[in-house]
Amino acid sequence: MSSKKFASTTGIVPSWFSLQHRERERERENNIQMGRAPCCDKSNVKRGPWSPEEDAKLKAYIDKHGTGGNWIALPQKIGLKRCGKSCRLRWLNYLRPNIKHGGFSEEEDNIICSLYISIGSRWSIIAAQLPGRTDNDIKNYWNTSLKKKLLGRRKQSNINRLSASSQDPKDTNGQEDNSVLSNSALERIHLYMQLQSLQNPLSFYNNPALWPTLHTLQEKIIQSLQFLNENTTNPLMQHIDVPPPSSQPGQGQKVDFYEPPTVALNGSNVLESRLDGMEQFNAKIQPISTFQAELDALHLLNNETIGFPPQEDPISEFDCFKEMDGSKDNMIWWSNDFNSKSASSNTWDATSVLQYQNYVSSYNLQ
DNA sequence: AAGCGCCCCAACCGCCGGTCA
DNA sequence: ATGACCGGCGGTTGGGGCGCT
Repeated sequence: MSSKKFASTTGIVPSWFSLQHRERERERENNIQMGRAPCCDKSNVKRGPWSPEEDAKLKAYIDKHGTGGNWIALPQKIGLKRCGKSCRLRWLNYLRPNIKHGGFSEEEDNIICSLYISIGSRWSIIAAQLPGRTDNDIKNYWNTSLKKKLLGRRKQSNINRLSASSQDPKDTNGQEDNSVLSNSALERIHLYMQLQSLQNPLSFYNNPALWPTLHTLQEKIIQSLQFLNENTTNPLMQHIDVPPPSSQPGQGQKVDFYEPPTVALNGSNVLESRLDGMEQFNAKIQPISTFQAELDALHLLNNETIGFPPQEDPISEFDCFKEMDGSKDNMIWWSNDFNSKSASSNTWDATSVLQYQNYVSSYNLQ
């Protein structure tokens, strides 16, 4: 069990209890005086790892009385010198019954991967699809293991480089740029591109026969996109001339537009059985336009083409799949599923339509 | 054996949205 | 309508473990 460190640790004063944290705390207290109310009396609560005694106290009380609907008041009731938030976290992530730690299955990997690509780092939503898993666990697992499995170390370094440059809040003119890409979006772009490339040359994206029937609006949008680039017939992977602000026609930079993989969510066998609560799911997630906006921002921010450097063989980049148990078959399951299913269903969901609406409006097509 | 650096993950933080007075 | 309070969330931190040199 991976709780070895903190769960069994007693009496060790962690760093966040000392020096730097005290200074930060003082700063925070100053801020609090300017307005924001504290969630608890920081000077009077214990912080750091939980002792077995504290765990026992908390567990015993909640087993008997429940949380009582008020985490803030709970620690005082049971004589714990802890912040209510800390109690809640300890309970949800560690003490709660039926919590699983570590040992993620391949199926869980697939679900996490699909959902991450589709909705990003909405860990609570992802955790809701994996019984016994906490958002914190999944987040940690993603950040420490799964991401590396999927992206590979080499790719990861590329992403870091790319995100480092794109996250520079000042452009070359020293002007602020608010449309900074999130690491999450970059990771999702890379993940998606890797999976997409595996489909070549007979992929859904390169095979018009597999494209679904479009609504009138969708057709219109596609036509608009094709108008922008007559050399490309695949609406899901456009090469678009993006005119720089106040530029002359024809001076735009050529970029690749990759369709975000939201639709894959609906095509997954595994997910279909698990996403019964999609109403609440959809109600909670932001429209995919966030992701689209980030993609668009990437196009506008970077002169470089999104994707693998031309000198790199895309397939050779997939050493990350060799790290997966079995083969890369393990990871292309969902995209294959999507391809066949979306082709057979002949429909696009509302999100897909929205993506194109956002896309078109973002480029202000006339 | 010792030093170093990377990895893992529990626990923290600030922010945000919902609720209620 | 407004502000306080609270729960929930995603991002970040850093100690300890562990493998490599």
